[in-house]
Amino acid sequence: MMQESGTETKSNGSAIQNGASSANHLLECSLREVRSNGETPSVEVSAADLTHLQQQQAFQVARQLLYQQQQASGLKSPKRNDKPAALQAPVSVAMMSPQVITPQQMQQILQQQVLTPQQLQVLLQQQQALMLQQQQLQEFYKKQQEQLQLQLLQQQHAGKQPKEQVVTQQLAFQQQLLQMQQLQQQHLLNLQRQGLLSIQPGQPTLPLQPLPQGMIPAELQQLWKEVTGAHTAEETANNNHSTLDLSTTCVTSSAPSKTSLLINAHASTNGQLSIGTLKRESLSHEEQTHSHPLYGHGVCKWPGCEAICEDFHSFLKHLNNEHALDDRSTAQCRVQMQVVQQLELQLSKDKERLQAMMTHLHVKSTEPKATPQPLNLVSNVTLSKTASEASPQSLPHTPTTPTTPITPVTHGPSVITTTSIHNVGPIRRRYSDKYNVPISSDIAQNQEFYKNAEVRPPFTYASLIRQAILESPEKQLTLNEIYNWFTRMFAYFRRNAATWKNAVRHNLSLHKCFVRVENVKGAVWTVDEQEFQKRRPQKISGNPSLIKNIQTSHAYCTPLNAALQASMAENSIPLYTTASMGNPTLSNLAIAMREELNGVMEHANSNGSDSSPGRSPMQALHHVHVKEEPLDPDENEGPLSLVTTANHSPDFDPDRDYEDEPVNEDME
DNA sequence: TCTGACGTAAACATTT
DNA sequence: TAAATGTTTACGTCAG
Repeated sequence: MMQESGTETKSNGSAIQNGASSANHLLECSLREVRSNGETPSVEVSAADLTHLQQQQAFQVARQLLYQQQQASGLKSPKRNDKPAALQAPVSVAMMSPQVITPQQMQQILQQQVLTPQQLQVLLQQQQALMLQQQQLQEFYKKQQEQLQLQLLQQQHAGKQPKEQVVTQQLAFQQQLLQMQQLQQQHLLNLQRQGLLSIQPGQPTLPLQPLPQGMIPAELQQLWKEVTGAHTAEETANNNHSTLDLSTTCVTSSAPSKTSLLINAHASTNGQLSIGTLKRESLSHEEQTHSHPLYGHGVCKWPGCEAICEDFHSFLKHLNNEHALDDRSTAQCRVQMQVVQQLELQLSKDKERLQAMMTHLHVKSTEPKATPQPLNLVSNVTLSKTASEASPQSLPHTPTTPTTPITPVTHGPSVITTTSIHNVGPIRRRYSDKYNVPISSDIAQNQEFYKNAEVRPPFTYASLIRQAILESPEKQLTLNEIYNWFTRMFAYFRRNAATWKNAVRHNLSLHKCFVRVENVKGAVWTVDEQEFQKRRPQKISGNPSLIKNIQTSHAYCTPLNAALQASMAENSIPLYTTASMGNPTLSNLAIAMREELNGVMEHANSNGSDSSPGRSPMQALHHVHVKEEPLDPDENEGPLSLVTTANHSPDFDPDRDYEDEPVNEDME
């Protein structure tokens, strides 16, 4: 087999003078070899097959050029037998036994060649033209490969094509291959004419001259790689008597070792695998198994490269060819190192900035915590409370407009802390209405998200039930309607129905705020807002300043948004853009505020309260809040409300629960 | 450590 | 009678 290859090289070199015709001949031989396998030509000719055919032909062309050079060169051409064994061996061995000579050895051999000053001059003069040609050639190759790939896919997907059609398509492939081969060979001839391919006799490997300072043209490297790679292909083909088996090298092409290539090629051949299927599987397999930092989405990610590589094998080839170890690559690597350093520097600066911001806002830093506290407004309340205790003036206590108090929206840890996004399971602490979370606005603004993502809404059952009832036109719902609201509004409640329905019933019965009313169509549930508000100021009522600060810190923010983002992050859900799901935290703050105000007014009106018409919403809120505290005699003492009121700005009462507190509370 | 809110589960009664 | 609805109790977790 190996001897066969050698003799073939000799015969080809002597018999074929014209490169183009030789390429055609080689291609035809290859295809004949395919047909001579005794089997019907497989429909599933993969792109890898074509690629390897191309490589093989490139190798053949190189050898032909070598012999042409040998015959025409005026350089001293010692007899092949006169060459030292070390130099002679690669000639035959490299072509026939790729596992014997490695690319490194090949490069060493290449480096042993001496470039004459004349050749160097020619090189320097024509290098620019060469690069241009190289680009053109590469573009053409890409186009041709794309076309081939396209046709291949079409062929693969046409499962029941008649054989005539298959043959026709294969002929088309051959023609395209010929086209590519001709161009390739033409380019090689150009190189030769330009002195870039000064093939010295006795060194029939591609005479790539190592240029000083890493000036080896990429094309020459590619040619060299192709030659060495084609050895494998040729060897495999020869060993298996089937060029289609070349595709098997593609299957295992991820392995850099040529030996492994061969071994796998043999194994695959023996396995009688369908090439097309193999190809498809290999592609997906490669894409799944080969994760290279420099390869993604079929594109080489080498800085400034972005070359399209159809598969991992192509990428590896491209990587080896285009980004070999030379000065250019080294320089690019240095640049990339600087980029990384700059990014790291920027990151550290931003970290410092974040730390300073959080320090300024008296929020606990992103120090790692043992227990994640994400999506948890309660923990944020705690943080805010601590902060307010430390420095109450650090938080805007008296915002004058709804849009100004954006500053306290820095519940950084909820969003930023990595430890805060691991709470996947049931969330114990929910954003109860007592924490001033505008549930209605949040649900409305994140409606799509809740409907689509199975994220548990960070509200208590009671809050959700209340919201469902309040959203109804008549402020009353049957149990089944409440169920429907849950499932309609939240994807989370579309499963485990028994559990959450039981919880809903439990809450309806447990909380006094939910009143069951006998209706003509059955029992409906309504919300007793007074009772509901009684639940509100619970433990933290003992410290009015805390109440104020806490509610201030939360009156304008929607930690739910942070929770949502955290949930989305932890669930790998694409973050909804502001446009798609809204950003209640910042941009829609005023809207949320307005909504809350409207809700308050609505409650007031519905309950027959006489919120003074001349009073601004803020004043109304303030008024409501002042009157609110005594409404809870169980938990709030009279002086408490006074103190709370005294600490509040007359313009705006930030600790007002806009969502929950009806205005009528102070009208009793 | 205690306490209350909350979630969950379950048993049971009542209604449809 | 079954299912839905409603009530109650118990228990665990969490955070104040």
